[in-house]
Amino acid sequence: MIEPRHFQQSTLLGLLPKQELSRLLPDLEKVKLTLGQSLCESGERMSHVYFPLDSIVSLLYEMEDGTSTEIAVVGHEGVVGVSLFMGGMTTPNRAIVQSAGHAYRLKGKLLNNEFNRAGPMQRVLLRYTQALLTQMAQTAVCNRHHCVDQQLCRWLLLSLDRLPGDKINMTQELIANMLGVRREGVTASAGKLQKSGLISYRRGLITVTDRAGLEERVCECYEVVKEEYDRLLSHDQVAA
Amino acid sequence: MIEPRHFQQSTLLGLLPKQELSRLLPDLEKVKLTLGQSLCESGERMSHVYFPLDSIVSLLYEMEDGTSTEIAVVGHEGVVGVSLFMGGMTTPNRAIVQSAGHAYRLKGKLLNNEFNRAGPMQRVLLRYTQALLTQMAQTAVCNRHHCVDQQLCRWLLLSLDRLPGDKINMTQELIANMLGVRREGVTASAGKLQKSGLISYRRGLITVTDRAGLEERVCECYEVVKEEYDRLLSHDQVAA
DNA sequence: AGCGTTCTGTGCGTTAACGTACAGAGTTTT
DNA sequence: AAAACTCTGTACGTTAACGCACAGAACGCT
Repeated sequence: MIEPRHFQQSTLLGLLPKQELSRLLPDLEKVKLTLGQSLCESGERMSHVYFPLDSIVSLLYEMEDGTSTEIAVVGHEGVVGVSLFMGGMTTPNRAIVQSAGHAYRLKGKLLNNEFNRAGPMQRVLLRYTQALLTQMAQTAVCNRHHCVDQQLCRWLLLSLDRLPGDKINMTQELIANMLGVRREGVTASAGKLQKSGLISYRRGLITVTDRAGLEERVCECYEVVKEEYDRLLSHDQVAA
Repeated sequence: MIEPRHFQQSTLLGLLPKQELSRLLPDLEKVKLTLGQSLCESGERMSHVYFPLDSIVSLLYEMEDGTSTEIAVVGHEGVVGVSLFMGGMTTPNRAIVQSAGHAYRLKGKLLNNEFNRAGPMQRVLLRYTQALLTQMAQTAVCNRHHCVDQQLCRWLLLSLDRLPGDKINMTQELIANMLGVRREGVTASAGKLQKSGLISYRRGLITVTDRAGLEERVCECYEVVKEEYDRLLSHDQVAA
C-alpha cells in the first residue's frame, strides 16, 4: 500500500498536487477516533467525510438479527463516506472504528465543492471508489470460497497494511464479528497461526512476527485487492 | 425496479432529461448479446460501455483454479463498464452475458465526454455506481450468512426484475457457476421451490409461478439492494 | 425411431463451520 | 489478596455444503 511509512498523513490526500492540498488544508480537522466509535449508522447522513491516518475504519452491514459482517476496511489509503460525493448521501452500512487513532475530517459540503471542480480531487476520489468496489467484490468471493484460516490471514494483512507497527489491538471476539464467523473459529485459526510462529497472541493484542508467512497462507483475494489499490492509487496513474 | 414494463429502453438512460438523451441517441448502437458472450475479460480495457435492455450481464470473478463467482448482475437499470468513467479503465472481473438479448453500447471516449459535462449523465452514472457498491456489499453478506436456498431465491428475483417475462433461461449448472456453489446444491434447492409450487423447471427453462412466494423465502439481502436501487435511481432523486 | 448428448435427480461418505457448554488463564476491581 | 470480569482454549454433537458416482429423463439430430 503506497509508502506505508508515514501515517501522519493520509496517503489518499498525499496523491493530490501540493497546491490542491494546501487549498484544502485549512478545512481539514484532525480528530481522534476511539475503538468502537461509530462514524455512521446505517442509512444515516454523514456530516463529514473522514480520511483515516493511523486509524482503521470498518464498513459493516448489520443484519436484522443483529449479527454483522465487514464489507470493507478503510485506512490511510482511503476515505469514509463515499456516498457523499457519489450522490446517494447515505448507505445501508455502518462505519465503525476498528483500530483507534486519528483522522482528518472534512465537511461534506466542502468536499462536494472540491469534487465539483472536476480536478485532481475528483479523479482521486473516483479511483479510490473503484478500488473500494474491488475490495467489496473480493470480500464476496472470499466469503464464498475460502476457509476461515485464509480469511483470517487476509484480515490480518489488510489491518497490518493500514497500521504503523506490527501490532494489532483486537480481541478474537471482535475479529469474529468482523469476519462474520464464530469466536471459536477465530480461536482455532489463530491458534494454528501461532503454532506456526506467524503471530503471537496475548489477550487482545496480536503481534505479527512473520508477515511473509501470512502472505504464503493467504488466499489470492488479498493480492488481487492490493494490486488494484496500488494500480489505481499510484502517483503516476492519478497524475495522468 | 423502476417501471420494469418497457424493456425496449434502458431504465438508466430513461432517467436522463429528453434533451440529454437525444444528444446521446445518435451515438448509441443497438447490439445483440448472446448467452455466454464475454463483454470484458479480467483486466481488459473495454472499448464501449453497455446499457442492457432485455439482456442480463453478470460480473464475475474468476479464481486461479478456474471456478467463478458472481459479484453483481446488471440489467436495464444499469451499465456495464463503470471503470471507464471511474478512471481505472479496467477491473479484475469478467462481464458475461447471462441472459441473451439486446443492449445499447456507447464508445468509451464519448461516454467520458458526457461524464465530464458534469450534468445529469454524471449524476446518474455515479448514483448507479453507488447502487452497484451496495449490490456487491450485500452479495458478500449473503455469501457469508445465508444458505443456498435463500441465495437461489435472491438470484431468481434479481433475474426476474431484469427480464420482461416470468421465464428464465438457465441450466442449473450455470446457476451454480454464478452462485459459486455445486450444481447438486442448486438441484436440491430448486427441487424444494418446485415442490412448494413457486417455480416450475424444465431443462434449462425456469418459470416463476409464484413471485410472492419467492419474496417470502428470500433473505433480507434482496430487499436491501432493491430499495437502494429504487432510492438512488428514482426520477425525483436524480433530478434534484 | 433410434442414438448420443446434455441436463436433472439421488445417494453416500467427508469436511468445515455452527451452537452450546464449560474450564482455565489473564486482567481489573475492591 | 480475593473476587469479579473478560478473554482464550477445548470438547462434542449438529448442520450445511462438498466431492464423487451414477441413474434416469429430456432434448436434438440423423
